[in-house]
Amino acid sequence: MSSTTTATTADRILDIAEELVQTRGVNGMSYADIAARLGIRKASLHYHFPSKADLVHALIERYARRFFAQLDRIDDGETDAAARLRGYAEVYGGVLARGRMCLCGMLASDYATLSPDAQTEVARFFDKNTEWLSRVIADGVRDGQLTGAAEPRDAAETLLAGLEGAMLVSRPYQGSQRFDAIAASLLAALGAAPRAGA
Amino acid sequence: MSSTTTATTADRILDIAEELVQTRGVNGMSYADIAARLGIRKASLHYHFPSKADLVHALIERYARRFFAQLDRIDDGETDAAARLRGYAEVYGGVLARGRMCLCGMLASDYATLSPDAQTEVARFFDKNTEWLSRVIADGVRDGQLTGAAEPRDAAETLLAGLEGAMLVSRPYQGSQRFDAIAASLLAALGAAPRAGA
DNA sequence: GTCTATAGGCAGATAGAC
DNA sequence: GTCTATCTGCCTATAGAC
Repeated sequence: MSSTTTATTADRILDIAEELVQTRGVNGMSYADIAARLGIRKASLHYHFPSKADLVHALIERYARRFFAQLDRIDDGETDAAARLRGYAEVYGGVLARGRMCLCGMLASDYATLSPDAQTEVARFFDKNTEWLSRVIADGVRDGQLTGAAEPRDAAETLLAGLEGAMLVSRPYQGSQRFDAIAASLLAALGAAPRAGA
Repeated sequence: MSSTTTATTADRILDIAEELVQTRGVNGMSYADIAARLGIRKASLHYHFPSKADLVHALIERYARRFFAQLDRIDDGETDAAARLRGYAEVYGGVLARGRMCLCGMLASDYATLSPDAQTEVARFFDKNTEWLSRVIADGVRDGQLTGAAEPRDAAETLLAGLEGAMLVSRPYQGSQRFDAIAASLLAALGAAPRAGA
């Protein structure tokens, strides 16, 4: 599936910065943290990302690109609306399972301290999520498979908020039982409930 | 309702720090910010709250005390489970209407950077919320007023996560239409839907 | 591309005068 | 209680050698 090409330094910086932002927030992450973990000097980081704003911008761009690529893959692999919603929830679950918060959820909490550009990019991430979910839910309602009484758009915003909030409130607890239970409830409200054991 | 007693300096520090944490996060708030807004020097703040950990501790303690006092007032004023849940959602809506995130929701995102004590206090805030909601939902189910198919505890965690997430994802947008629509959907899923126009 | 060295500012925190 | 003055450390960022 993926080649064994060695990651570039820029990629490795992004990997570390991403983990730090997802666990500590933008204002809890520093060039010093990254440099220490990567084993190079702070100054060298500025060669790849001159300013912290540049780094955050690259972080959002890469995260969004990969995230929406996953949604494309869900669209390709599944026609069933309920299964696609379950796949969506599993993307979030996978992030939490690695001990992280959604990057853009984290940035939403740091919103007031972001550059105007980054603010726009975070809002756009949520907008595109809502659009994808609205489309899937509308498909399911048309088929008669989903039973949400609400407008697809309201249902989409509710699912997005519920999953972001589930990640947030699950942070103080170990494991993902809490998240899984909430995700199951949210999906059940749309008539997309997973099997009892899953 | 309230006396006109002048607020103490400690209270005014907490007021400003609370707003800063709710809008910028713990790591986006500094003693310098507070001092500038209050019109005193940084050093004077340390007389009231020797360390930042002390300040954060006091912030959580006061916020939780006031928050649960509001829930007590809801219990006193309403016996109707659906109305109590709507009252709960309105508490969150009131916070967002002032342009803020729930203090403990914000601290949940900064969780990894908090002192062990503060971590415990944030977790306890969520636990007590879940207990209150579980109790109200169980009451409503017993009465036959609420129609949640799920366990009261799952429904409680889902509502809590949904409202916290709704505040989070609403931050990039002005106004509270988004939050209100999500809150209405979450309540509707429990059979506690507000009137269409409210 | 990575290094050393350093700038300039802000962080939380303390001592001691008033 | 609030002040001035100061400390130490960390922050982002730059200059210039290698």
